[in-house]
Amino acid sequence: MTIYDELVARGLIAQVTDEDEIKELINNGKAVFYIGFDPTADSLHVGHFMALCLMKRLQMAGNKPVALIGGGTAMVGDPSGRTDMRQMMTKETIAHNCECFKKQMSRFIDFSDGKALMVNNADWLLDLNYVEVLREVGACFSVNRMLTAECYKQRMEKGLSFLEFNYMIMQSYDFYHLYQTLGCNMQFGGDDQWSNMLGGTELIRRKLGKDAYAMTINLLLNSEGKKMGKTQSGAVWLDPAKTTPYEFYQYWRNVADSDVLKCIRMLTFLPLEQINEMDAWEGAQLNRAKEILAYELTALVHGEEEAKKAEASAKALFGAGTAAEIPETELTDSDFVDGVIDIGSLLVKAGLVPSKSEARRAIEQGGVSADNEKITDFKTTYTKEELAEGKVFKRGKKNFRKIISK
RNA sequence: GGGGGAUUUCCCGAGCGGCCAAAGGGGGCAGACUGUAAAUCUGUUGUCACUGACUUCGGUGGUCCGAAUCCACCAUCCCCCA
Repeated sequence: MTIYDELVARGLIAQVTDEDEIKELINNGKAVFYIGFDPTADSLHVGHFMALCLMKRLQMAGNKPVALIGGGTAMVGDPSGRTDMRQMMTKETIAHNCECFKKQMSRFIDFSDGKALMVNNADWLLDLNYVEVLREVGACFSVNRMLTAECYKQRMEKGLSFLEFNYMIMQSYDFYHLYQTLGCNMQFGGDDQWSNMLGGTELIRRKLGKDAYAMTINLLLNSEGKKMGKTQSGAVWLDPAKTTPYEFYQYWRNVADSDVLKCIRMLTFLPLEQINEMDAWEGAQLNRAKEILAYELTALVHGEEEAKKAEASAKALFGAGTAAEIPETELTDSDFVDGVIDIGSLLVKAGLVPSKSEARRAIEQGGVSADNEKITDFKTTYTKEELAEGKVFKRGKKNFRKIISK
């Protein structure tokens, strides 16, 4: 099976500019392609992970990936898929984020011996001369055309600043630049990047009279059509300090039935034959599929060892396993008042609830337990000795924390 | 530049000068049911010293016994005209 066919089979490909050409290029390892990542946070998240996987798959097929960090474009902000303007980031934040991205990426992609490259568009965008760009590049864009682009449409109602309007031009310029300097002939990106990417191929055609190609991958949407990788408390990060391996595991362990197979197919590196067998699974059997998904992804992102730990913890807490790794919170003397700590403060301290009021509600509704014994009284207190060995506190079914006093 | 409108709790969106911690919906959380799923039903959803108190309705001042509601100024956004 060719790499292109595999991408199709995994449901990754959304749109392509020229299918035959692209097949020819990537199946034969002749593509030098780039994917852009805007450093909008200090860690990559699940959305980026898809793109990284794609890079990896293509790299394994002999193509050369170029990871572009948008240190320059982040100064502008991509309006695609947003209904409001992005908050402007300071140069310092952007630089910091770029560094974080670099570190994380190098864990997934092999950058040794020039097998892959990493560039930062700040290096060429920041020194551009306004009037020169207008004359050289601006002349190639039609505002009328740009306005009909999907990514601007939803902003036509809420308002679009000139700053953001220029994002497409910046991104197009990137492609043009990479084409000339690195021979980069292809760009990949999320489906929401389609118009920005076409801007680049168009620019290359106009300025150089050459063909370059673009391909978008399907965004990871759940069955309700919402982007996956978001939780109530924000994105699911790849940085273990921001989303622990256990939380990461749980996120995938809890995906909806209707989304499991899609996720396995799009995100994991499991062979397609195996995935196709799972296709027939249904009902409670899907639970097994979720375990596989969660394990595979955690292993990819955090390593086998962390994945095993996360899996063991999950099994211990939800099933009847032995106590395994549970996130712990240590209490010190200052947490005890008159030798005791009340349950409300304890839960807040453990991070199981955001406030004491929440703690009270949770208890009143029967959602809190300590070592599997339901707590019914908000006035319950614990002494230092009682917690010396540690107790596992639970809020709801899925939130655990071991509390131990020093 | 001129004219008009808006700004409410996580989001949308009601809100008469006192009965407003503020309707309703969404979302979240908890409980029941389950498969750590979905659907459904129930409860809950500002904080704390919780039958009470305190802090919230873009910002700052003011009127009033009393303001999310009235006035002034400022800020931001939208619409129409240029």
